[in-house]
Amino acid sequence: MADTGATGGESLLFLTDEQLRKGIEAMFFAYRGFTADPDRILGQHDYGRAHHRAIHFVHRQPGLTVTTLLAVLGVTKQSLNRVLRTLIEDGLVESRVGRKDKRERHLHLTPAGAALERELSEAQRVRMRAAYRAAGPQAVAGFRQVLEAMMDTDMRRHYQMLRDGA
Amino acid sequence: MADTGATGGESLLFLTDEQLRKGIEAMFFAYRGFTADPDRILGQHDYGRAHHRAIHFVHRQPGLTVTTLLAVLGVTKQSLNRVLRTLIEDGLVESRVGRKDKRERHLHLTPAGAALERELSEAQRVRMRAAYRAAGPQAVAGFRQVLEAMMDTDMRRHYQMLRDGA
DNA sequence: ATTTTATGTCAGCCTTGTTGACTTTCCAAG
DNA sequence: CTTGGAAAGTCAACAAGGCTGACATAAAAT
Repeated sequence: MADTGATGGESLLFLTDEQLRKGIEAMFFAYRGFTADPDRILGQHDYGRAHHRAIHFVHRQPGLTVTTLLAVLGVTKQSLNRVLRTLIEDGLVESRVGRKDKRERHLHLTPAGAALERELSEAQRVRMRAAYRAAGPQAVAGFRQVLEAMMDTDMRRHYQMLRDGA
Repeated sequence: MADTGATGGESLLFLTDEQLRKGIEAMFFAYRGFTADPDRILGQHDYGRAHHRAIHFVHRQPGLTVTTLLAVLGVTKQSLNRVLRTLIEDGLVESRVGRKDKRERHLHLTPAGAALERELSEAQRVRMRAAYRAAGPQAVAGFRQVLEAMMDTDMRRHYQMLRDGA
């Protein structure tokens, strides 16, 4: 039981290994809840989590290129391509040749893709909304602060870009 | 920018779809950071994330039974067994027949297992500590509140049991 | 004209999840 | 004491979604 190793009045008890451990376990269990609802819906449509991620970011940034999506998702092009191909074949995503640079493919959701996106994100928002409401605005602000500080620098760049409006 | 501090007037601006979306994306990007450091270490040892999870909870609750671990991890017994078997073969985990109920196997880390656990958890703590420090104690409290509210009921039970001391 | 970039594709491999079937051991209730 | 069910383990087969490496094409940039 350490006492307040205070630096400048700040109690540092929240930095004990014990506190950190609780945060680590909270992340583990919460992430499961976070993905549970979309996963159920995806299962019905014969898709997986990877499809969800692609759909999410195409929705968020309509017209983004494959390279950009690759960077945001942090997977290999072969991995993404497998997912993207099925989404295009199934008519959920449209791939348009770039006007300025014809090598680029700009990705958009079709109406069907947008419909699935809404279904997935609404399910996720329902849980998120309940959690936010239960915890309150102050807690939510802290939640976002800690998560942001936890990101890798590259990922934080992408996050902030989307956060502040693409 | 909205004033989020209200408690009596209760500004509900933090529950907008926009705010929820930011939280969702924060979870996605942060979880990647959360697992990045252990993943690197696991790769060197020829293990995966599943091994990490098993090691973590065996460390947390020494002597827990396979059934309990199964419930905490939320995977099938076949899936867990594959991982557990390699850990036992490699001498990181020990499986002891229950004294009271001889059907049960009680799991413990060997010294080698405990060493890997420390390596993994210390890496994870370093990042967590930095994030906590950057965000401050209030933010950390909020972080934990929101995560807890996000869990499925079953998982919250496990979380709280560990949180309050097994 | 040459090099580089963006994209896509084939092939193969690994981890980690799943279902289903079946066995052994052992506790506990009838 | 018998029997039903629980705890654990195993085999087989399959799928999602990561990965590497090699290679091809079109178009931009130098």
